[in-house]
Amino acid sequence: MNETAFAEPTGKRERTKVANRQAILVAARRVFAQLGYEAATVRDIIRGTDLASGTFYNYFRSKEEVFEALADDGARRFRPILRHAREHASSFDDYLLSAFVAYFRFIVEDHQPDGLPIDQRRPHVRMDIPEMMAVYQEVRQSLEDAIAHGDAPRVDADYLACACIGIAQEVGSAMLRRSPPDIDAAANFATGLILKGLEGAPRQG
Amino acid sequence: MNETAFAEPTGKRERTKVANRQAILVAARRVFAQLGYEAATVRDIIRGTDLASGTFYNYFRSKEEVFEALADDGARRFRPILRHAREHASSFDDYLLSAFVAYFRFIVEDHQPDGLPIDQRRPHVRMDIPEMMAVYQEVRQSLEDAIAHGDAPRVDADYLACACIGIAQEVGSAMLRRSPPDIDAAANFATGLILKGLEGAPRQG
DNA sequence: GCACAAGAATGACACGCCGTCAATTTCTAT
DNA sequence: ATAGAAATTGACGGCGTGTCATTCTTGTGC
Repeated sequence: MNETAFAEPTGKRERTKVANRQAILVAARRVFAQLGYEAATVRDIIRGTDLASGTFYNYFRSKEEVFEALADDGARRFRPILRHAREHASSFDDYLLSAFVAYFRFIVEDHQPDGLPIDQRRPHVRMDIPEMMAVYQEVRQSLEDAIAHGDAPRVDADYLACACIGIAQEVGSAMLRRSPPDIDAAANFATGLILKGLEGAPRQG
Repeated sequence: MNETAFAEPTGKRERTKVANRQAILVAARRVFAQLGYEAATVRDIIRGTDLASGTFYNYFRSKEEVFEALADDGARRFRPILRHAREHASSFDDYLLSAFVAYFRFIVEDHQPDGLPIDQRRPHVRMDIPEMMAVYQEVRQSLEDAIAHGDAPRVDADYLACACIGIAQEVGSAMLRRSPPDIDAAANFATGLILKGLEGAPRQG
């Protein structure tokens, strides 16, 4: 019966479930972009699909949860990029630069007309989203590794990771306010600030 | 009639208006701290006073607006501290350090049991609040002055201000998660990062 | 003192959104 | 073909919001 031993799109049941969930996510993304998070209602979202209001709650518990799912998807797309940057970087400097470039590219994409509302009401980085937490952990791990290998000085890795994220958020936000946004300039600024900031601090042998 | 030529608390009318507004703000602060912003309702707030539900709307247009008024008050308290730091600093380094210390002290105070809910759902710095915007402008102005006087290298003052704010937010947040929060350690970390980050960049004559 | 106008407080009410649930439809397996 | 499981539907109860006609309070002119 199972044609493909471990594939997922089996019966019609499963297929429509996947399709419906996707439809809700797509509609939600558009509605959030148009109305903003606060003003958007669950009904607005479901009206963008051919489903009934009650059906929404078969897929998500609340408006909050769809938003998190969208943000989660974002973080999930971003993580492999970050990992790739780490594994292919020729140096710590190189890693930092490509990580910042990756993040800034990412938020520029998500800032498109159909993207999530990146405004002052919703912070870019939401540490309460599991996937986002994972991104933070990954950054922190990279920094700890760099410190252990002597590529970076021995500073508080937790604070440093937070500082990187803070810089990424705020400088990224400022970059988006400029037109056109210059990703390389912003990334160079951020990387330079951190790298110089670490110079002179004591290192591991 | 006016004993004090230019004082404000004149008739009973005016006095109760001021008192009611204050009562609402006090109750709101407590309710927000207890329930969090999302869960709190206007009714919860008004129940903390001896006023009727409709009266709330004589003073604020919405829950959002009371919150902003509270945050605004916070920023208004913070600004003179920042200015004092700038005017009394012996050097740029000194200014940065005292500014970070002031900010971290500030959020530690506001994180008390009856303080505003500082969590992941509400960013610390809300750039859409006029007073907060003023704080940002002030930071930026200080940095521009420092650059013009040759105390800081010639970098993008806007990005640098954003980076400072981002670092303050995220490192501050991380500091609050530790117990006990070490304000000086966090401030030293932040200051060191920025100062070293600026070393070596070209300066104004 | 008194009456009257302006201003503020009150709380009942209409509205809109949320999340649930019994009834119904759609799918799957035998 | 049919029974049973799973998903969908939309009407409904509950709740929070913001308004508004009414009532109460304050300030003013006589």
